[in-house]
Amino acid sequence: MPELAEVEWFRRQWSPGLGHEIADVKAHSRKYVFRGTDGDALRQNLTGQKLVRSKRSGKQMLFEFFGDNPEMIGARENIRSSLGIHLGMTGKTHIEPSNFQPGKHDHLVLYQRDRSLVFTDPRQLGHVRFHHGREEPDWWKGRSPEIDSSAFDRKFFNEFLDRHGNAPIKAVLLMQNGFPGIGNWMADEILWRAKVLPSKRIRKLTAHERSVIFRATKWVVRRSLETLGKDFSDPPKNWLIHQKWKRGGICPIHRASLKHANVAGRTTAWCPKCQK
DNA sequence: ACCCCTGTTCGGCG
DNA sequence: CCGCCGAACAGGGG
Repeated sequence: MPELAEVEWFRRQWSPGLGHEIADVKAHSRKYVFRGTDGDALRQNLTGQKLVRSKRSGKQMLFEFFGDNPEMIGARENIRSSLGIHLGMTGKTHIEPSNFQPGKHDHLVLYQRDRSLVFTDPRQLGHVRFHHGREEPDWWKGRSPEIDSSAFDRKFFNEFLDRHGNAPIKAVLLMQNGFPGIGNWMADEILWRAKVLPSKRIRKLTAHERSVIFRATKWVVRRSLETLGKDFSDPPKNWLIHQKWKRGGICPIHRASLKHANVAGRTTAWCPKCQK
C-alpha cells in the first residue's frame, strides 16, 4: 500500500509518542523484517530513551531518540539512536494502548507509559533498521532530493532521465534514487496526467513530454500529500487511482476502458485514448 | 490449487 | 562495466 503520501501519514501516526520515554521494547528480531539489524542492540538502547523527532525521505521513515537533557530536544548533537522503518508492501505504523499484546505480525512494539507505538507487517517486505550513535546512520546518507523541494528541479530530473535512455518511462519513475517515494499507483497517475504511454522509452520522449511529466510529478506528489498524507482521505474523484484496480475501470476524462499490462515488472493501467 | 499483490534487491544476460 | 529484467523474499486474499 504505502507510497510517498501514505508513508507521510504513517510517519505521523507515531507523533503522539513524541517527547515521551520508551519504557519497554518488544521485537521479534529473528523475523525477516529485521534482516541485517541487531535486534538486541535496538531493544537495549531504545529502552529509557525519548522519541524526539521523525522524518521521511521518499518511502523511508526515520525516528530519532535521545537520552537526557530535555531542553536540547531535537538538536542533532543530542540524538543517540536512530530507528529506520520502511513499510514495504504491507507495513503500517499505529498507536495502541500501553497494555498492547503483540500478535503474529506486530514485529516491533515501543511501550510508553500511556500508549504503545507498533510496527505491523504481515508480508515482511518492509525493513527495520537501527543505529546507535550521534552521527547520521549510513543507511540514511546520500538521500536524493525530495520531489516536493526546490532541489528536485528540471536539471536533476533531466540528468536522471538521460542516464536511463533505454528504459521505459514507468521503470524510471519507479527508481527511488531519482523519484523518491513514487510507487506503482503514483507512476500511473503521473503518466496518465502527462498523456504519455508507460512503455515509452526515455530517448523517445520529446522535450515537451519531459516537461509535462516533470510538472505532473510535482503536482501528483503535492496533491496527494494534501489528502492521503494529511488525513488519509481520498484524492479527488477524477484521479486515475480510483479506476486503475477496478475491473472495467475507465478513463476519468474519456470514459474509455483502461488498458492493463505488465510494464517494468508491475501491473500498469493507462488510457489508450489519452496516452501516446 | 492457483494466481494476484501500492516494494526492493540481486543474479543473469545482452 | 552498464543497465534491464525476472525471480525471490513472506504471507494473505481472491
